[in-house]
Amino acid sequence: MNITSKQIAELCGVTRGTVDRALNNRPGIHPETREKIMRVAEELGYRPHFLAQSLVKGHTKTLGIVLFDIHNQIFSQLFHAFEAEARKRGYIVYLVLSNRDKELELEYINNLLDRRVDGIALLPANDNKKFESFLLRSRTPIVTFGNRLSGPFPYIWINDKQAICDSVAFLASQGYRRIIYLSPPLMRKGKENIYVPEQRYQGFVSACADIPDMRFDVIAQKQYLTELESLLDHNDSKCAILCSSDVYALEVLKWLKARKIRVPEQVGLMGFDNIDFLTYINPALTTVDYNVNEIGTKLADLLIRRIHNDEVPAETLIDHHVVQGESVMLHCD
Amino acid sequence: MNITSKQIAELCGVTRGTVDRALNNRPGIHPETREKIMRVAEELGYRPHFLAQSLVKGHTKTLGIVLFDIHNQIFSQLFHAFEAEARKRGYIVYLVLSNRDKELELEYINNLLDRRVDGIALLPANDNKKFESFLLRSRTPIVTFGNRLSGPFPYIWINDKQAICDSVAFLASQGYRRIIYLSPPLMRKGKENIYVPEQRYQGFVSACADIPDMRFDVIAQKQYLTELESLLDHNDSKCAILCSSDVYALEVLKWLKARKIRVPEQVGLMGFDNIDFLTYINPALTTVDYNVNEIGTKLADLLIRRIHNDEVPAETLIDHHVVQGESVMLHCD
DNA sequence: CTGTTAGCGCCTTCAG
DNA sequence: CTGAAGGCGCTAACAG
Repeated sequence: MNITSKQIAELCGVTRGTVDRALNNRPGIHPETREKIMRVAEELGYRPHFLAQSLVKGHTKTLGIVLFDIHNQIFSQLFHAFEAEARKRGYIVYLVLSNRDKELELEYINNLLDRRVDGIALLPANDNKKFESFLLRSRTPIVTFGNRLSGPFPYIWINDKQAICDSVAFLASQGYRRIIYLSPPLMRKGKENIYVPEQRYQGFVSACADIPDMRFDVIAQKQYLTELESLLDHNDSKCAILCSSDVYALEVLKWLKARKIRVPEQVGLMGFDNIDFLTYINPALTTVDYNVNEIGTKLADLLIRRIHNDEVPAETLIDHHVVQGESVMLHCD
Repeated sequence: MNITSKQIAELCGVTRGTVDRALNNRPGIHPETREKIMRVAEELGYRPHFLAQSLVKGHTKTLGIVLFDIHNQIFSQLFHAFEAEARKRGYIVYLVLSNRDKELELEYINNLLDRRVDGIALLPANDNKKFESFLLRSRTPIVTFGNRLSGPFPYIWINDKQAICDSVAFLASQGYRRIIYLSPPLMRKGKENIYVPEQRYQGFVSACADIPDMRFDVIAQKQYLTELESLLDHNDSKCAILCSSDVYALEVLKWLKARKIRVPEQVGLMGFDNIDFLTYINPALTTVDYNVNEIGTKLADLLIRRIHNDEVPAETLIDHHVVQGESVMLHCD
């Protein structure tokens, strides 16, 4: 059904070797034969069989990217940038969603490996040694992001610890003296890879400890709103809720609104990620911004450079900064 | 570097044919030899070479999906469902983003075809005959969604025309007597495939025409807020802005808020799609809901069935209904 | 400058 | 029950 180089060879009265020389314009072929072959190939709409090519060349010009899901907009933004960069460099990408399922993640990575992807961009849910040595044994270039492994896998993200420290410092500078840190992913401690949540948590605790009269709590469970209810003092305007990502902050904001608790008058609120959708939210959420497009682009770049056996830094950290919205206020006293 | 069936054959002192019989448990092999081969394969962590397999079997267990982009949440939701269903059925998917660029779309489809994907789920930006015959000639199963082609390509989406009719009817039932329909994609008429925007537009015009004293306008340009500014009468509470998708409605809402024009007191507002994020928006947007997860799942199902040469309906339309939020109000007079 | 040969890794028919 | 041989479509090294 599909035209092959063999057929072109027959039509041109030459052999496949010659056809190959013409098609991949390699030296050692008479200009005229080349012309003829090219013309015939063109007319017949010849397209090389990618799989056959890959089989012999040993590469597929394919990247795999493993994400938890794509509901959190930060990841769809990241993917968009990743995909665009990959395309510019001649790669097409498999997007697989692990749904934070460790088994599924493993299954998917195996599948990608079977398909001989040239490299994998991985947001890991697994974290044990067995997993890491499995990845290493695959001898396939891997770059991680958004969660770290302990082994020698390049990593790109932001300095999460510092970012939360900055957030706490910012809240303190506005006069807040109590912070409730809300990070449900922490509940998965010991079960899944929660490197980034842990980093943020550590940043939070250490930053708070450095501020003399700062009181703080941590919510790390699925029923976070229930716990928030019991923790929140409606009459302490110097209390702020700091969320480990915008999606939680949005849930909290919705919950607060339903309870007619005013932000920032009665309680301060901060998110993390500065996803595009925040632009439609009132009051404007104070959050931590970083250039996720840059992460996506560099992620692809790092991976492709690793594929080409270029040296890449073990760690690439993108800048971040607190963007002030209307969900926190300055306390003058 | 990677263990092959040939090596297993040598180690077991048999030939590749026999190894194949064991591995793909086919008949005609002595139980003991099978046992042995399986054990060795297991120990060596043998994994068949997917490309080689595909090359000879003629299928890749791979699907391609072409989207404009993934910023509109409706498409990330759709992808999630599509990916999940594909995985359950043993397929992995290439996600490519055309950015509504017709050239790029073509390039991508060619690329997917070169890679011998078993089928393509397509949200087409192109629409001319040449494009369609190109797709047909590829002899690759294709299912379209979110925009239609004229040829015999199965299509799944909703009844857009009816959905907008329902929206207009709903607004009319609430007492609105002027509707500004905002659909920037219409400006691409004649340049790109705008089947769905066109359907909605037609639904809008015909529905309005059926209501005696209804006045209506249409905004179909990039600078839609500028035009809205000139069209909007701040003192006509019976005027509603009907947007062709939630993302525009959100932009409009933001713009109205900045101008201190109250919704729904001074103007009504409706969106379309009911993306998940709306849950965080105030006032709650009135919009058209449909089960996009179902579309994603069925899209994969249809495509896979077409791949298996099963008959599939030329058109699959998912239910929709208007969900009332707080962005429109009832006019009693 | 061109043809021949071998091979990528797997599957499948045909003998034995 | 097993081996031998040919082929999927393309590349590459070696002769001529």
